[in-house]
Amino acid sequence: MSTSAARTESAEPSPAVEAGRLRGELAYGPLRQRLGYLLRRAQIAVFQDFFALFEKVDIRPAQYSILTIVECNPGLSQTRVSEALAIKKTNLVAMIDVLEARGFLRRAEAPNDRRSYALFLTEEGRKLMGTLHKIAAQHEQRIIDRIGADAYAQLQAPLEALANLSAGRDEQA
Amino acid sequence: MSTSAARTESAEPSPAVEAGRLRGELAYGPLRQRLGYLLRRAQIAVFQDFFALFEKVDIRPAQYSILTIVECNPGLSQTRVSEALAIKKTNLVAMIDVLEARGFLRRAEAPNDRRSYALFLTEEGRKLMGTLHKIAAQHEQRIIDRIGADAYAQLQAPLEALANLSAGRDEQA
DNA sequence: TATTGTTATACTCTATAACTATA
DNA sequence: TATAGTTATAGAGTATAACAATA
Repeated sequence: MSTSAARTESAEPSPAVEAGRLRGELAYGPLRQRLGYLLRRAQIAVFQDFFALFEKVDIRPAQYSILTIVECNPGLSQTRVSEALAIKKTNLVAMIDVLEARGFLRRAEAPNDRRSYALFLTEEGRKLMGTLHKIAAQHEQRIIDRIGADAYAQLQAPLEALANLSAGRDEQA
Repeated sequence: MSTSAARTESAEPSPAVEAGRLRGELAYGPLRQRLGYLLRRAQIAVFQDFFALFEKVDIRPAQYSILTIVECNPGLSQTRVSEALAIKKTNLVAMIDVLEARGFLRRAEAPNDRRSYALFLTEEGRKLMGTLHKIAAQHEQRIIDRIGADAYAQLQAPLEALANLSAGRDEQA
């Protein structure tokens, strides 16, 4: 009732947690098991490794995904890229600007629609992608080495299932 | 050589992908299998559901985590909260301000250190936590219902392993 | 009328430097 | 000297409204 504040219906004070608290550790309550919390922390850790490896080429995750999607689908329009990556087309403009200014891709005229651009990698962009895919593979391997191949393999299917939950819902138009 | 742009060492053009392209679908190259990309999309999907459920109480993920950690560790200082949740203490200030202004927690004097605060939930804050934990459980159950209990169970251990990769490295002081 | 790319804008999150008051 | 909380500030990421050119 008036003890201090820690009591709720669904939070388990649990012997283990109490022991931790006595040793000066923190109690996280239901937090540690929550999927959203786990996903956030896992993503931060993985992105930290990504940043560390891609720092020397000055490429960020979003830039790598844009370049890859254009590499695999030459001539794509900005709107289609924005839909594919769930980036708002309005936010994509500046990102494309940067990649174009750095000489990795170019906005070419679209053959049948004078409103839109057809995006292509430049020669320099294609050369860059060779490097980027190598770094990405290295990044992936480092994760596998650290959490184990079985843990890594176990992640793929459930994460895809989660990702597909919002698959049809974000028409990024 | 001069075909178009899609060829790289690690990207597999693969029959399935080519077939997809012919049907007007997009090729994602190595992207779809990358852990970082999967994590990001999974996290977006899960957070979308979180937002949908917590909208009526106007609570965001970070706010829920702060309130929970204070609930489970009454009297915690801001620095300790920031370390526990990997939020920079400098960014935590405004978040605590909001939660205090909304009447969910209070900055009390720390008994042995006049520089720091001891954080406690208010009566209203404790009442709110009952609601929040119920919504959180509902949120969790919805995810389980949609991806299956086995897929959900499979995620826990590997995600924790990933999260722990940066465990010791972010002293958020 | 609808769509493509665009600008302007705003809000959140994150990150760094520098201050104050205590320790 | 070091630490707790704070301010100011800047950069990403993300969101909406509105516009010109074109379909």
